[in-house]
Amino acid sequence: MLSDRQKSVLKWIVEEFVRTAEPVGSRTLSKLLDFSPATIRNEMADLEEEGYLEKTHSSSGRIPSEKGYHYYVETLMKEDDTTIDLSIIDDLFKDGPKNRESLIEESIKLLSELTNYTTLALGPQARFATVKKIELVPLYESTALLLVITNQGHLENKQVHLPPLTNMEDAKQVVNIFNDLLKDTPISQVSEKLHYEIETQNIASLMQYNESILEAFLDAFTQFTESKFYLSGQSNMLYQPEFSDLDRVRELMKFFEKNEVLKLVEHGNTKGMTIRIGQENQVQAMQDCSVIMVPYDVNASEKGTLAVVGPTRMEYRKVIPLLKYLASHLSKLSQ
Amino acid sequence: MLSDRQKSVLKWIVEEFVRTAEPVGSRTLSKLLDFSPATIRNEMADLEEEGYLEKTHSSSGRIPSEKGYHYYVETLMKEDDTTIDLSIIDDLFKDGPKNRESLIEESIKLLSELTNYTTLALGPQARFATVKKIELVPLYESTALLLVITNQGHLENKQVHLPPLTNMEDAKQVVNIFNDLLKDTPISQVSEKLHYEIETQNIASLMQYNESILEAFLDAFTQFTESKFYLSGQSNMLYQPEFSDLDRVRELMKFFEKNEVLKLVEHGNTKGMTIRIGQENQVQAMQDCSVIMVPYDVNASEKGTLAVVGPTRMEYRKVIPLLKYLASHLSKLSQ
DNA sequence: TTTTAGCACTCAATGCTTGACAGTGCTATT
DNA sequence: AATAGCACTGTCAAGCATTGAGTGCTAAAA
Repeated sequence: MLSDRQKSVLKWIVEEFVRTAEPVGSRTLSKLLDFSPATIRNEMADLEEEGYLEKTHSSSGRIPSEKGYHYYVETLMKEDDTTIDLSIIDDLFKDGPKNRESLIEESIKLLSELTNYTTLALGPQARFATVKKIELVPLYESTALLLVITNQGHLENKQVHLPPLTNMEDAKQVVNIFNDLLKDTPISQVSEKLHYEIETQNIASLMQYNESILEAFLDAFTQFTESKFYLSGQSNMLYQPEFSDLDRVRELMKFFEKNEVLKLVEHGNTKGMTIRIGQENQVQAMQDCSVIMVPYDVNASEKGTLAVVGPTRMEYRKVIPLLKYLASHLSKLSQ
Repeated sequence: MLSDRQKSVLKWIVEEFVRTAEPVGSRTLSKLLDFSPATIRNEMADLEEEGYLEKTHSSSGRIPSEKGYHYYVETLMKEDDTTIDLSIIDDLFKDGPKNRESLIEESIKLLSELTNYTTLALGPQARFATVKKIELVPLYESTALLLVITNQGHLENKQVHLPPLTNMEDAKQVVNIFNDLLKDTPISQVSEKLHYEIETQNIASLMQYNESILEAFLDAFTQFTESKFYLSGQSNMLYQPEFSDLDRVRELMKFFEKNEVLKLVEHGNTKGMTIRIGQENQVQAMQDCSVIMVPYDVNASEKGTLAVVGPTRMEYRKVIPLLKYLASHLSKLSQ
C-alpha cells in the first residue's frame, strides 16, 4: 500500500513525464511538492523498489514503469478534472443525421486531431449482419452490378460478368430466387446455405448456366467478412519523441500499413474500456505504445470498437474522457 | 551534344548511383570503363559544366543532376534490356474476371512490392460518368438506402432518413421521377439540373415534403466528385537512404496521409508516360522524389492514372517497363 | 592531341578526450 | 523523520586530430 506522499510523488512523476518526455528528477519534484530533494529521493527509491518507477540509467531521474502507469490510470487519475472541452464532439454530431460510416470516419479524424495520437475505428462486424436484400442492376449487355444490402444498412457491391448468352431477365429471376432463399440469413451462413441448396438440387438447374453469378455472390460475401476499419493520424506518432529512432519509425509505419492493426484491438472488453500499456500489446511494433479502446453500440446486439494508439507516455487524462464521450455519442445513434 | 564516352560515363554514373546511393568517383568508373581515373575526371568535369552532373561537396564523387536523370531516361536507358520478369503481372490478370476496383488495388500493391516504392492509382474520374440508375432500398420505417449507379458500374450509396410520416411508396415514387429526370445525366451536372427543375416547379410539389431525399441526393453526388484513389507501399520509402532524416520522414508521411497526393498526378499527359523528376513536382514534400505516371483506359472516353513515387534516384529501368505493361493490361479490361 | 601519373588539396566521417550538468545514493546532522 | 552535504555516475555536446575517398591541376608519356 502506498502512502499519500508516495501517491503524490508517483502522480507528479507520471504527469511531468507525460508533459516533458524527460525523466523526472528529485529537484523538479521538490518544487512541486514541499519537500527537499533528498526526501523525494527516498520516496522515489521506495517506489522503484515496489516496481512503480524506473530509471533510464543509474544516475537519471525516474520514469513511470508500466505498473506505475496502470496505478496512475486506475487509481490516481481523477477523470473529473479533465481540462479538455468535450463540446467540440457535440458539434460533430449536431449537423443532422449522417450515415454512420462517415460519422465514424469523421469521429476518429477529430479524435486524432484532438489528441495528436493515432486513432482507429472498427465498424460493426458485418459478418453478424443478415441479408436484407439482393439486387442486380444491369450495366451493359453482359455486365451487371450485384448489390447485397444488410439489415444494418451496409452495402457490398460487386461487378459480375454474365455468360454471353444470358438473358438479363433470366439473371434477375435467379436473383429473385436468391432473395427468397437468403433473406434474413446471417452473412456468416450464406456460403454454407448456398452450397447446401446447390447440393440438394433445389437450385442446381439455375446454377448450371449461371455459375458466374454464384461466384460473384460468394465473392461479395467474403468481402463482408473482411472487416473494414478506419485509421487516422498515423503520422502523428512521428512527432512523439519516442519515435525519433528511424528503425522504430519504419516498424511502426509498416505496422500501420498492414491490416495487422486489427490485432491490436482484439479481445478487448465488450463492456467498458480496455487499456493496454506497453508489453501488454502482444504486437512487436507496439511494445512502447499504449492502446486504449472502448466499444460502442452499433445496434441492440452488436458493437464496434474505437481506439487510440499512443506512446505509453500518453495523455491518459485527456484521451480517456474523450474516448468515452465519443463512444457514448456513437452508441446513441443506434437507438 | 555529348560524345559517346560522355554518354557512357553519364549512364554508368546514373546506374551506379541508383544502385549504391553513393556519389560515384572516378576510381570506381575507371574499373567499369577502360580509362584511367584522370581521364574520367576530365569527362566528369565537362559533364558537370554542361549540367548533367553534380557534386555533393567540393571533393566528393558525382551524382546525376535532374537534367542528367532526364537525359538518362529519355536517351540513354535501353528499355528493352530490362531485367525484370513481367510474367508476374500476367498472373495477376489471369484468374478470371474480377471487378476492376479490386484489380486496380491489387495491381498497385503488386507494383509497390516489385519496386519497393510507393504506388498510387487514380480511378476513373467519376464526375464524368453519367447516372445509370437510382434506387431506394427501404431498411427500417424511416430509413432507406439511396443508391446511385453510374454507367461505369461505380456505385455510391447513402443512408437517408425520411421524414417520419413518409410513406415508403411515396418515396419510391419520388425516386422514379428522379430516375426519369436524371438518367444519362453527367454527374457533374446533376446538382445544376435538380436545382433547375425545382425552380421551374416541375418537381417542387414533390420536394416539399421530401427535402431530406433531395439533400441525400446532393450529398451522394458530391461524394462522387471526391475522387477515390488507392495508395500502396507508403512505408517503402522509409527504407530509402534519402529518407534517413526524421524531419523529411515526417513531412513525407504526413503528405501521404492527406489527400494532397492527388496533386502529384495532376496534369499528366493523357497519352503516354509522364515523368516528373525532383523539383518538377510542385509539392514541397516531393522535391527529392520522382513521379512516373501513366494513364490507362477505363472505357472508350475515360482514363485513370497509375503512378509510382520514388526517390529521384529511382530504378527507372525497372519501373518504367513495369508501369507500361501494367497500364496496358488494365486498359485491355475496358474493351 | 589525347591520355595518364603524380601531387597537393578538400571535405565528411570517425573516434577520442574533455568538461559541464543533472541526476543519484549514502551519511551525518538537525 | 526530514534534510544538507558530498562523492559518484552517466549523458551530452564541443573540440580536435586522424583517416580516407575524392577532386583539380600540371607535367610527362603515348
